[in-house]
Amino acid sequence: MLEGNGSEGGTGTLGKALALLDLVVASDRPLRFTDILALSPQPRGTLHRQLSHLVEEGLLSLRADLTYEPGLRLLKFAARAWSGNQFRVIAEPYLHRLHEEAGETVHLGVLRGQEVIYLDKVESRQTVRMQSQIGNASPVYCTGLGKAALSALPVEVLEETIAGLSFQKFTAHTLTDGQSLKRDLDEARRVGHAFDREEHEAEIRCVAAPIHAPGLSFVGGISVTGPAYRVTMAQLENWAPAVRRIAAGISEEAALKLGPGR
Amino acid sequence: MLEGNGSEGGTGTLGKALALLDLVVASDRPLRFTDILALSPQPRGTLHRQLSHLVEEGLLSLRADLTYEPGLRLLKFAARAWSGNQFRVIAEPYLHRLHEEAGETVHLGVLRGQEVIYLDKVESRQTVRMQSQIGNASPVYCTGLGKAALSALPVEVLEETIAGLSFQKFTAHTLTDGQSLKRDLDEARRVGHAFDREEHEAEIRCVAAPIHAPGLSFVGGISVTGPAYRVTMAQLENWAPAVRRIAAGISEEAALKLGPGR
DNA sequence: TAGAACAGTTCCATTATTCGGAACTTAGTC
DNA sequence: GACTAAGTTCCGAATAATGGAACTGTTCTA
Repeated sequence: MLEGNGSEGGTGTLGKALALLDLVVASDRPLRFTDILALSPQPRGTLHRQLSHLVEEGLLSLRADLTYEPGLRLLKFAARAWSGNQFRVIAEPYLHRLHEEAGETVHLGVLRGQEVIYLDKVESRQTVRMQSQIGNASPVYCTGLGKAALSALPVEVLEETIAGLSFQKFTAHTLTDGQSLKRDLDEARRVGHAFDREEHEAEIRCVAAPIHAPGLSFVGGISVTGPAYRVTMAQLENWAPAVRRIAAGISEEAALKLGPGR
Repeated sequence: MLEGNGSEGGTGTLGKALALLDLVVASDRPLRFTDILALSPQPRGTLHRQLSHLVEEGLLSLRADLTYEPGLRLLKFAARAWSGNQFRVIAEPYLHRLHEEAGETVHLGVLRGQEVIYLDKVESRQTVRMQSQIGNASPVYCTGLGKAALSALPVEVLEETIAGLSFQKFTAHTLTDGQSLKRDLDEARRVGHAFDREEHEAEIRCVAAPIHAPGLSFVGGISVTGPAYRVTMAQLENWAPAVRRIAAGISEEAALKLGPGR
């Protein structure tokens, strides 16, 4: 489950195709051929053929107004990737247990390069649509989950990861340099959990603990998140032991079932 | 959004890679190199390199026990494909309205080749996990949504689609030949909605209406689904007008916003 | 513990695909 | 109706994929 940072240009035919797919799918507005041409390093002929291939394969879809949109085959792939994910399956009951204890939204995520990918979520009311987060990627340096996961990383990998970060200030509290982040991670490593003090979104706080174990090829985490008016820092401190305990439980079971021996 | 049937072997390098990805991701048990070798037409050297590429790109992930599992990058792609899907966004408020009227689970789906892909779902209680269905593919011939969508297809395309079907008997009520299906579709076309009379799953019934309009490059549908003990056929008949009305509303707005002119 | 069988990986000359500049077609403008 | 821009097609050259065979490591078995 450990993977590269994903930002490399794209080696081989497959890599180029996926880099292009990324470009189109990540855009927030519909792109036409010329728009994509401007964003891509490829010459026209090449780009056109690559797009045709993506459309042929159902990864993109060419609309009547000549804009490209993500294809349905992506959803099909993801549905199976999600429901078949062993780690998620193992963690699921733990997430519910934690949600019962805390009463606020619980997240499960794993570290992938410079990002945290959300794998699952348990919440009480559906104020926000449930799936909205699943599969989403968030920056590591300003989310509780991200920092918890980072705190579990071996030093060399951590240094490399931090060196590759480009910080963006989301709120007044966002950490925007490697030094502050490292200090925060030292603290997280010491106490066993990490906080998000309204660093990613204003009025949103969270406490998270890392999931990792020898023999586990990846690093992840769980978190409890809530709005600042309901969730004080003191409240987060209260939840922290439970979060750590549940994370440890998941780590143990995952290492047992996903580890090298069997 | 209209796409090929997806079952073709895979032309070009990308096609071959995706056919392989399909094979691995679709499997319900973890596959090792040799297992995949047995399932794939490729020779060893080729297969090995292709798998390496998929792993490098994050579409697959090689676990410590040498089995391959779906990669996290698939989830990332899908999250954006889902949240950015214009058709889904347009339909969302309509789904909620229908859910309020009927009180049972509402689905939104589109036809892709021989399958229905579920795009969204609104339900009251989270007895079944929400995302479980999103992105899932179901056969067209035994789901209300599938039959509703088929009923909106032009005759030539319909004939072709039916000709390509391979029927599987899921329950005692599953239609298992083109003739019965066509009769059912004639009826659906006449009344404007289609039923699933426990044809896909025992004790599950549903009523669905097609979403389509001139200028819309795809065909879809919405449905109301419920357990047989709570949802009689008479009840489905009661809901049918509402389902048709909501479907018509989505068709109209989608044609307006997604159609060729702007 | 040797040795056989198997699983996984690497190598490299051959072959097939992709590349990309340029020509071509279509749609929209003045 | 000429002009401009967007989108598409073509084809020799460049590149990447192919797949048989050799290699390495691991697991049975006698």
